[in-house]
Amino acid sequence: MAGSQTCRPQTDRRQDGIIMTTYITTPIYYVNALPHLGHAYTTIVTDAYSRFRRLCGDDVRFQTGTDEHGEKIVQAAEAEGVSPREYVDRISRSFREAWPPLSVEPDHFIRTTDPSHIQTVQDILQQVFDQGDIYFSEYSGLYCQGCERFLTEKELIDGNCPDHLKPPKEIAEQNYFFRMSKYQDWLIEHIRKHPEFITPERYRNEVLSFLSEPLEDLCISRPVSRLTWGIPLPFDRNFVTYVWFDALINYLTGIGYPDGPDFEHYWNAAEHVIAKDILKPHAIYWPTMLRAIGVPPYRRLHVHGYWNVDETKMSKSIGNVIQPGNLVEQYGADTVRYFVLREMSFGLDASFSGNAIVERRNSDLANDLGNLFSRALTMIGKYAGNVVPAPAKGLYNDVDRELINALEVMIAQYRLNMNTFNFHRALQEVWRVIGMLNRYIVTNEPWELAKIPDQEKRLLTVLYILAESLRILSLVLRPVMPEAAAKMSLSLGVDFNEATTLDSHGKWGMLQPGTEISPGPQLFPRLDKKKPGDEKNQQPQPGSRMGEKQSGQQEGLIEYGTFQLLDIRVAEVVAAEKIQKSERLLKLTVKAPEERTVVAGIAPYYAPDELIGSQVLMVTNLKPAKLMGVESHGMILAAKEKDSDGNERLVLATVGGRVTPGSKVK
RNA sequence: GGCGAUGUAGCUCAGCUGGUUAGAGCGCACGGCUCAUAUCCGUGGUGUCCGGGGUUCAAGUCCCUGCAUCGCCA
Repeated sequence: MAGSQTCRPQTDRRQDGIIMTTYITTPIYYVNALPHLGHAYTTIVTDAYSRFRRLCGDDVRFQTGTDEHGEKIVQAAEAEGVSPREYVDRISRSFREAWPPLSVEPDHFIRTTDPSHIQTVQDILQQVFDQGDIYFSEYSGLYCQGCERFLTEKELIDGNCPDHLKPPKEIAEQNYFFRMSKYQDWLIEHIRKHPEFITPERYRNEVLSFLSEPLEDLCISRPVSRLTWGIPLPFDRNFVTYVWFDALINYLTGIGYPDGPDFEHYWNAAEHVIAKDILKPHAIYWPTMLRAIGVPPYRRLHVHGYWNVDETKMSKSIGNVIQPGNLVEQYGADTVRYFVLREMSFGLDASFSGNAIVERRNSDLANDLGNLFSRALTMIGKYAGNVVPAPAKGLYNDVDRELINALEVMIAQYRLNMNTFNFHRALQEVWRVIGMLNRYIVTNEPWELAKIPDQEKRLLTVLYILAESLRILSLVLRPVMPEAAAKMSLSLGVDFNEATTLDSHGKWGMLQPGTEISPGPQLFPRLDKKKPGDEKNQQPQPGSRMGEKQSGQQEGLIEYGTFQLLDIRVAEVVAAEKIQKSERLLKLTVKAPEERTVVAGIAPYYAPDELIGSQVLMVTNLKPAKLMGVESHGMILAAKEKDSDGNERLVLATVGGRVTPGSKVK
């Protein structure tokens, strides 16, 4: 079990009669790309948690927004031929508009270009500067003019910038630094004393291990000669603020820091949700910044992992980038929310695929929950005239009591797990009860009871128990699947609203006999699985930056004659096997049109069996080379993609339709 | 290179401080029911618990070592 050690009830915050408060945030998303699955996950988690806290009776403030300054934004805007302002307005809007279709309802959407944010950032910088925690110093490093940024040694390949293939220049630059090191000991102590400060524990350990080494001070500026799209430093107009002092402070400005009426009220209850890539800024920079400002640290930081997209199953139906809008269109908001919350152990990585989401939808939502709901309501219709029947007093037997007890246990476990971000466990608990209810129906056979006149009381009792159990299910499912839960309670004639809480409505026996039931349409119709060959839905990617890259590339052009040197042909795979000692390599036998053997480094992305019969593009006039002992006569072409999370994958290049093997590509 | 995490049924994963025949869900096979969304219920099989060594009366669970994957750091 998630158990008593990690799950601590909110006794530290709760005092009888006092309304608890929750302030929960997503990161502000950088507007250099459109929203994708990773953004959607963070935001869904945050929304589900905020709904859960509301269900607990909390006064909740949920904030998300966009991060809009920096060099990359200027570049992106230039590439589109618009001003940075126009550019960020557009992308920010696409974030803001991405959430409502997912039933995500933030209370506030903040933008770092908001005037009030800019003002407060400057006030804070001035304060920290005045107290001596910001100083001017020289910084030297390897600067790539193509990238317009400093590179680390690690990034270099053979001493060159990996993107521009030129050596970076060693340059020195003067900048302002935040005296972060000054607060290192305090931070270590704070993390040690507050086990919940950074969760899950693995990330807390990671931070502590990082802090065991001396902390460097944080560079917080960029000279205006290099960057103008930023917040000017109030004490030196030759510089603008560099990312973190601008971005992190959104958590304060969004609730009216320093003297807004609600600031302290919410800040004392602050919790942040982030993906692991921005752990360090949130776990180290941010608390030390707050310390310097004189604001107490946030309460909890919740760190989640990445979604690995299962290419082989996914790419064909949806395309490369998984856009929240597409997901909602295909599966509906409830299913997407349920899937991501159920499938990922919070903190760990998980994999996403179209098949997985359809399987969850069909087995968990359609078969288990939807069908349970449908069969129960139908029976109440048939045997009780569409009205919640009255249970016979004293007629609860052992099976009934076991079920009711299980529901109570479920609510407690659900609370504990939702509160500690163990959403998948919370949902497991709920589905254990759903399984019990399906068994309960089979055990009691209401359709048999209905045939025996003197069993009517028992029949009505069984039906009442079902209806009341469903009412409780619809209550606990509200944070996860708002639409479906609302439909459920509506069908049961129950009026849940903003004032409804787990305490007020999560008790057995509150469903009033006599309430009219109105079975609606199916909650979750079953979905068909995508067939492997279904490539019709492939659509151009609106977020693609392909165009920019091409137009920007002046150098490195080749003559047509050079291109002609390549002999690219369509090859049909007739056999494929893994090369034993290698993780990456597959040995393929292809027809082009003569048979030949090629070795391709695609084993992580394609199973040998699925390749047989497929047509790929191959460079046929490459010098043979031996790889892991196998001689390769040609090279298979594939697209190499790196998503914003840094995951790489290969997708085989192919032709649009069936072609005679050996056809030349030109 | 340093530190850490992970490696358990076809798939996704549970297995706390070592203790009888190693678990769940999905998938698969067979059987049952008919209230229900071709749904539900029951039964069933498979696992060298990554490899090797060790500690112990006893190890998936502890120690050492190797391999693989991932993360953080340099």
